Amino acid sequence: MLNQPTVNLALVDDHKLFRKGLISLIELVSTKYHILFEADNGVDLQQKIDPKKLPDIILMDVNMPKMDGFASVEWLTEKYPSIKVLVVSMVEKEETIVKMLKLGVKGYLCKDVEPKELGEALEAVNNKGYYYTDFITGKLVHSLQNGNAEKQKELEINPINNQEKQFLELACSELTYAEIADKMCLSPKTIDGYRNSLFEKLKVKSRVGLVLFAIKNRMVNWDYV
Amino acid sequence: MLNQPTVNLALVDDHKLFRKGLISLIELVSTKYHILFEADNGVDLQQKIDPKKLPDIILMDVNMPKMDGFASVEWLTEKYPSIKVLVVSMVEKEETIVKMLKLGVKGYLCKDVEPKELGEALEAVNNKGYYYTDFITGKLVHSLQNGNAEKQKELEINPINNQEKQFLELACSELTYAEIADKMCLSPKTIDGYRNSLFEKLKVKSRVGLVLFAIKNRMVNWDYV
DNA sequence: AGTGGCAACGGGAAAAAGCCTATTATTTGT
DNA sequence: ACAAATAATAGGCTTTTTCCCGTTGCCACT
Repeated sequence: MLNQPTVNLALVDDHKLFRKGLISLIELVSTKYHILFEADNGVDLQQKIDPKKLPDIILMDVNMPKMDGFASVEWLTEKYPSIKVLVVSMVEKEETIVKMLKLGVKGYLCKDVEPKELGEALEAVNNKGYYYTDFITGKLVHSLQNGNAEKQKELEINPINNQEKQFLELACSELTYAEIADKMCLSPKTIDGYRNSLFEKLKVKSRVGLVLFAIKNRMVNWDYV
Repeated sequence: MLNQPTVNLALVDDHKLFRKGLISLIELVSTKYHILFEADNGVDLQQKIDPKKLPDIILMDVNMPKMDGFASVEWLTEKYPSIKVLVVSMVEKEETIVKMLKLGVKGYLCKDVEPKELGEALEAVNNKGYYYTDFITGKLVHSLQNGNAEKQKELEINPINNQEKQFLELACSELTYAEIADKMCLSPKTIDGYRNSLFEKLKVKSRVGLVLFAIKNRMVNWDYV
């Protein structure tokens, strides 16, 4: 029997039951994988990661409290670019997938794939360095064709600032703009300005548009979950 | 060694990877559990359930496409009241838990519990018929104290009808009421009426309130996932 | 035939949202 | 120190939303 090298993994997902299940499945797939550590979210990951013993591959969720998948991957590529990230998420939205790919993840799996595919993905990422299925390529191509790139570009040039962010959160409530102005200790006219600039940046036409954007991008933290 | 009786389980969850992981964990906990079948959602459950060989316990997710946990449990208690339902969900919202308990589920687990607790819950539901942790009782008591019961009662007396539902969906967009009226081939004044009656029923004060309600209650089907 | 409920519609008005075009501080770069 | 950029603010105006009250036509019940 060949003595194959161990592949060190880390899991970042806020649901322990899912993590444990995943580990159990990975153990069934092959004995060469070793789970270095698990983390609940990005902050937890930052605390648990050991520079002297880095994982080869990180299985990463997208939606997590405190620090989500996007921020975590951004931090990882900045700090430990050698680590390969494989996203395992329930989100199948094109926007999310494209965003993650742009951040440089090595693969994207949906939580409804067969355990077998998880094994193949790990294998591929480990050997080839990436695992991109037709599913992902399809989403990517579609995204390019339908160019939602403009909104993204607009946001890259003109990112929403903290004030606007705070306003956006308050806009996702039944408060009137006057009341929001009050809460933020600003003139209603300033709020007017925030609204208009956000309309521009987010390419929306109404307050409902703001709310929908905020929710789609998980910028509201009502106990969603 | 005692020959313990087999406990038949069924799993209803839209994420195959989670299901498989769960099965793997259950097998580790005890050999007495046997997985009769898995289903992706309520509709799938209705197709796969066999009246001649019913499961003892069903592990049920809440948010699923086509037919969610609420509808599934409702259908189950109507059709097969003897089956005990144990909810396993990532949702920790009081509203959801209370709603599920009202529907008569035998237990509610969050997806971030230890695998050990899953075993205990299965054990408890199987033997005692229920598994209610302090976490759940706490939510329940809090709900009673803060009486969100009124909105619920209002909705039970005055359920939202199909027209209002359709309007509500359209209201979750950047269309103006005039445009919605157009789409629904009705006078703007009728739309006015729908809005007002929904304001009343849902206890909201603005269009944003409508949107938030619709989203919280998963009444919008933008590719959420 | 009369009564009551109800969904669809209309008039009218106040409040809020949305849209311009400026003006005034406050930073910021050089 | 000075020009440029940016944040906060204002005036004034249109459109949309929100609200209150009244009317009409339809259906069911007795």
